[in-house]
Amino acid sequence: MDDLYILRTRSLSGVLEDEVEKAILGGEIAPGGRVNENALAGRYGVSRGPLREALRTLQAAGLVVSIPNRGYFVRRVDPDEATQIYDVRAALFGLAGQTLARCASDEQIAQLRGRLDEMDAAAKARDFDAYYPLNLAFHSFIVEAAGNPILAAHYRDLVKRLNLFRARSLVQGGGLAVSNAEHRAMVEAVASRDPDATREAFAAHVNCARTRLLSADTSTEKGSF
Amino acid sequence: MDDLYILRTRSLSGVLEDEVEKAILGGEIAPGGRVNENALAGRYGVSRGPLREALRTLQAAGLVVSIPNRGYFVRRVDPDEATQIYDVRAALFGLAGQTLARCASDEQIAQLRGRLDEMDAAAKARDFDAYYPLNLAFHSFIVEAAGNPILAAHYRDLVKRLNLFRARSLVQGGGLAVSNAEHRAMVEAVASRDPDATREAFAAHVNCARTRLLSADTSTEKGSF
DNA sequence: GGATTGCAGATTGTCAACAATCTACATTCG
DNA sequence: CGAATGTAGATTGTTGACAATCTGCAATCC
Repeated sequence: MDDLYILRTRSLSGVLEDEVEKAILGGEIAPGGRVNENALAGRYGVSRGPLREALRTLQAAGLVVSIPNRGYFVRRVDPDEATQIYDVRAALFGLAGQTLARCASDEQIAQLRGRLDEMDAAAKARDFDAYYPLNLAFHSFIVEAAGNPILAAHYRDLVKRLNLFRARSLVQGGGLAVSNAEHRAMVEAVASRDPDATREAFAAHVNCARTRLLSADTSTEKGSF
Repeated sequence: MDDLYILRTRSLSGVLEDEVEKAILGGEIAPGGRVNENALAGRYGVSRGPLREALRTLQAAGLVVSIPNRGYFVRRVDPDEATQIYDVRAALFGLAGQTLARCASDEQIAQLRGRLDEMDAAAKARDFDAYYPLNLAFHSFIVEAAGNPILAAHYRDLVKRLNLFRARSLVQGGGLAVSNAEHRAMVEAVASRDPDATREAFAAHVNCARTRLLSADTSTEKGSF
């Protein structure tokens, strides 16, 4: 990307938002962990001002919390909050499905089916490292295709926030084929052009993912693994 | 409130978030209007640093936008964006309704009915100034009673953002009694304990409000008043 | 030996200064 | 006369300094 374009359209604080978010979601600053402004500013080679601005944005997104005079901390998300996030996420994903059932082009539906096939291949090969980014891309495609940027932004924030529940634990251990069967039901619902049925199928997928995730959480609490 | 408590729990930037938001939602800085940092910081008697932090938060909430080297501007919301906001808002309000149908206590339902009665009285008296805050309080009570803070926060942000579409035009001119009849249908749906019917009734209320608002917008464009 | 107090260093919150950028106006050029 | 250039003032983005607060450790007290 072109230096001039970047200088004209980006600020330090904007870039720092992205960088600090990556550090958090990548687990480099763990949930509960302190964000040391001096150290972080030093590491990025900037002053604390733009970093603090970036942290304000991340606070609004629920990734960090500011405690006066003590600094910013990466938030923890407990199972109750995860449940709340999933409820909202299911409603929004359902809305995305409903919208697609009404408005999706035939080409968009064909693209969705193409993505299903890719995920099937990865699932058959039990190639989890291939499946995960395809899964993310599939979800991302859907919320963008719904054509409501506000829906997409809210959804994205929720997904990011869920990362704080257990980094990378959003990776469901519970069977790639099961997950992709749900994806396929979703896409067929879109193709059926039935908004209500599609909303239900989309919400159900999120709710099944929630059940898988939360039961994994419960299991580890009991030390049964 | 107690000075000590405030000093221990609030920061300048936090207070400034509230103040600047009030100035924006109150129409003091109009949609499209420039946020002059120097002037505003001078007015509040603070330095630009905490003000810039506050503006970052307001940007995340969609109330302002930062254009590099030109400053922050209060956002405008056009009818397309208003429609998108309403779609998301209807989905979230529907979720609140669904949750209430499942979980509301008898006392909460009685409180909802009490609020309906108050709004009826204001509607009968054609006392719009009394109805409006009661209406806001009714909605606020509902999303809080649903017991999902994430839902409540997202919903609140959407409502604030709608204020940029037409300040105070969220005030539907289209008949207080009609609006409260919808409210009553919502509350009866909650009392019926049918989650699906309640979700529909809640979403329908938001969608009717949207129709009233957007048709008022269309009418003024045609200069038909 | 546990509780309390004091202190030093680390860190945060805010401020003011400076450089960079933008905008509006005046001047010059073709 | 319109387009291009130059300039001054306003404003923004960032930096570094300073005061306030917190934290951890050592010393003192009961």
